[in-house]
Amino acid sequence: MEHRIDRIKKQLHSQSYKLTPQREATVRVLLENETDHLSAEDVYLLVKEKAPEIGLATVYRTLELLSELKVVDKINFGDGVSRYDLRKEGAEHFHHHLVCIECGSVEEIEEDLLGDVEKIVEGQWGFQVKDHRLTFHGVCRVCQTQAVAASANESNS
Amino acid sequence: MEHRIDRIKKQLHSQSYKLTPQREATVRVLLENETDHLSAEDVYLLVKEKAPEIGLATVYRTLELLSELKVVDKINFGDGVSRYDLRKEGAEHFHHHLVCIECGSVEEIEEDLLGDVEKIVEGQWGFQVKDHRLTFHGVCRVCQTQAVAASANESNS
DNA sequence: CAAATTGATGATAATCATTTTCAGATAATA
DNA sequence: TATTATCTGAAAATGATTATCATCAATTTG
Repeated sequence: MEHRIDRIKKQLHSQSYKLTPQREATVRVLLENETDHLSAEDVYLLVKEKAPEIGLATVYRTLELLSELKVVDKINFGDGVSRYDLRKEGAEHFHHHLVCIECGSVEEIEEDLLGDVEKIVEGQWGFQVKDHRLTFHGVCRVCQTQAVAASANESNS
Repeated sequence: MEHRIDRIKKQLHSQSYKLTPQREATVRVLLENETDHLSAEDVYLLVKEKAPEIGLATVYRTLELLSELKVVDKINFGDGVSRYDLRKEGAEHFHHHLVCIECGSVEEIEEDLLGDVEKIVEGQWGFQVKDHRLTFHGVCRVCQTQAVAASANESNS
């Protein structure tokens, strides 16, 4: 963890930004909740526990900055809020989401699903791919079993 | 075009919704601007040309309704606005976007890039895929050639 | 070291997209 | 026709995000 903070610190310095206490606190919250797809509000409330004097605007500014530095991905699942995910190191292209249309859960998968597909896009459309966003919408395992249980109940009644 | 409006009309009726004049005007705008990724505001302004009395709230309500009926896709490119794309018939799973990080242009491609990938997701994660959203971020053909031209200029000076 | 500059912060106000409210229209049904 | 449900426009309300601004801290300059 300290290692990753150090790296982010260097990345900030290289663009003459500083890792202020507020920024560090924000990054720590992101590191401690890596799989949670936090909104700015979420991050704000969590940071406040450790650093109560921080302002919401600072959290927004920090998240925006980290997003520009490609330290976090700013993503959007269609509810009205942006969510911020710390990028896994070296996993820029293996980060996809499974959004359940029943319960709204979001599972994250790390897998190179699109290596070949990107080559096709580059070849066929001459579009130089730097990044992609892939989200599947469907029914998660839990909701599938619940649906089975529900229909079983129905036929009993 | 009339054919597609008829189909949407039937789809609405099957759920006891009506194709009111306002809704029809909205659908026509979407049909006439199929490749444009219009925001609600965009649609509103275009509809107003033909039906000046329409209200913005009605446009939002109509787009939301069409989105629930899967007639349009509500998509999000990360700027603060939702955009609405009429679904091509039978092309539910072949609709992807190439977003240029230089000029912001959005190209649409119709191609079944993910048939196999969906099977992998279903098999490996037990997630029942109903739909997906795939967006590539990178540099479009135009911006690539401009970048080449710019660096040529630089070495001349 | 003191003064001046710069960047960062917190509080608050402003903005902007979207939703909700509500009273009045419109169409469907009994 | 009376009744009911649906739909509408205008305006207000909401909620996320951004801008403003005075202050603070760190850094540079003299």
